[in-house]
Amino acid sequence: MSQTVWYTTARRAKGGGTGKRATDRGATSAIATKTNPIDIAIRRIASVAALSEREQDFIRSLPHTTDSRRRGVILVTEGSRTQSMTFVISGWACRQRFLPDGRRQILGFALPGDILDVGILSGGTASTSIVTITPVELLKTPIPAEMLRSNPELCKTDGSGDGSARIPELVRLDLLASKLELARAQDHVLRLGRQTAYERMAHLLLELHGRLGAVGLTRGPVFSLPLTQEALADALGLSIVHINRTLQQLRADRLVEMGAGVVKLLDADALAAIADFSPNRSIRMAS
Amino acid sequence: MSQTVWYTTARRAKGGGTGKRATDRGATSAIATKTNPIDIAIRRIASVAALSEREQDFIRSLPHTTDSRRRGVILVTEGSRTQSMTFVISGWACRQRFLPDGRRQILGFALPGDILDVGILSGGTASTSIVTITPVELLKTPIPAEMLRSNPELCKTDGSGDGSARIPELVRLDLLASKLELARAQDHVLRLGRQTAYERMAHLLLELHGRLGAVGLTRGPVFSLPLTQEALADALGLSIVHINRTLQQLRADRLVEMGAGVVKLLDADALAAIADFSPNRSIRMAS
DNA sequence: CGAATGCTTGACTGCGGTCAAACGATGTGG
DNA sequence: CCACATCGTTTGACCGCAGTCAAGCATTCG
Repeated sequence: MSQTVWYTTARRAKGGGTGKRATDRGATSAIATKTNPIDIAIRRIASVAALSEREQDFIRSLPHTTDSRRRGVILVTEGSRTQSMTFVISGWACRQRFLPDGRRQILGFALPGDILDVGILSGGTASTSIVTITPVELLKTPIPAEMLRSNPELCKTDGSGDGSARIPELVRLDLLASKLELARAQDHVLRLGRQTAYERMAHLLLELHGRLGAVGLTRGPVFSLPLTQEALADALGLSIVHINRTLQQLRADRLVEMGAGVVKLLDADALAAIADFSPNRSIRMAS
Repeated sequence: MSQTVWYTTARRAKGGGTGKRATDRGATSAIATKTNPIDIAIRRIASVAALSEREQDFIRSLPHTTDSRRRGVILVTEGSRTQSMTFVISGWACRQRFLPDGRRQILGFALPGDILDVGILSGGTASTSIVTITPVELLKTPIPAEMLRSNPELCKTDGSGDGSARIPELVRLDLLASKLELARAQDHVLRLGRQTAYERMAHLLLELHGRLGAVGLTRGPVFSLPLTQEALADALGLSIVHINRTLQQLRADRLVEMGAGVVKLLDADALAAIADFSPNRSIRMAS
């Protein structure tokens, strides 16, 4: 069940609708009742950086295809190259790496609205593998070499904004996503290096709540968390047993409620104080 | 002493030269005897990504000023904005963050050739503070908004390469640096999350050796390491005492020799096996 | 020369890991 | 529809890696 709660929510408009809704869907295009998938990416980015109308339109105008994957599937293999830029539309994935003896570290999570292959426009290879944690819907847009080759005009815009607007939209997007990913990785380093299990867990829950909230996937302090305790352990650098005990402690302290893949933050302020959490540290992009 | 070894080395050509050298310096420009400072940055980047002649020339042609700072000085404050892109020419600095109770985590090191304010072209603020560990020479080049505004042509190039060459050099540089920084942060997460003290230390020493080697600051397996055990502790998420014991263990195992701020890797292969180290994981940029 | 800084060592502690077993929920095939 | 296997969670007992506390050294520097 824990794996499907988010999914049910995400699909509600589609699978669980009333008869009336279904009729609506038939009458207009799917886009009318369901938001354009790419909007979730725009929303995510806009939550952190100022996107001009022009930029939003540009992103919407990108040619793209959607695609879905089961849970437990490898989306990206460390060291591989990609020819397209991929957004997560729904579902969870994680970046991870293994040590030769099997120890796993989850480096971060890819949530709806996130770009999977960050930094791709610089031309390199993937720095981590990415694996789905739940079923996932992806949006791919063919990109760098290809698009730019066929349309060199993409390299210049007449942006009249703050100069950075002159940077081609797609590149700016990649740059933004890279920076966000870096800031999150740095948060993660601090968590693992200098925080206790209790603090780490509080910090991670707040991060996920904030990120999901930015794309409308929370209901107040409640959000679904399709992670096993094993995944939490591998993310926070702890053992499963200790994760279990840490969660019990947080519950006992009346800071969170958890169950069936759903989390409720009972006292976000207290959690933030414990974890020294400040939302989107660093990333005040708008100028 | 440990703080000055690197410095002596870096300055050797300038301060410790013979009378004859001094004459040479007088006769030609400083650039003739001393490599152009910006070349170290080019060398660093080229060690990891293919840079065309055109790109290298572009970087060299950037207007720039040099600047030096003492050790223990703040170069960048978390949350601040910068109008210039800054390269480290010599010396060490570190990205760090504090918890309210004083615990410190070093998120990474900035070595000669590195870009300090990674991701700056995306327009945001600094995600960490940066502090000098030794005296440092910097090279600043006025940038994003400013340059692009005054010279929109920078946004298009006729690059005939792999498409990514069409991306304006400066932006590509920033993108590359961001990706490198991200890959290193991810390495760091794995270290802190799933490796033992012994493994972490081996991994860090190999990383630093590799990065210094890329800019010619090693002599075979030897390099100078101007870090106190306290700094190592804050980087690796350990206590000073444990750092000390871990180093002793590495010495006892005949894997490294250390002293007076100088490190010698006695068995890099064994260290790599212990730490699961692969140089520049992820970053095969050249196509 | 004393003061400061950094390194080293020993004794003790504790956070978090390991091992092991039991329990609940889910799911699959006969 | 139940038997059984699987997966994830929970709990208890014990252990060990790394932290803390404290003191003693070695260098450097004003």
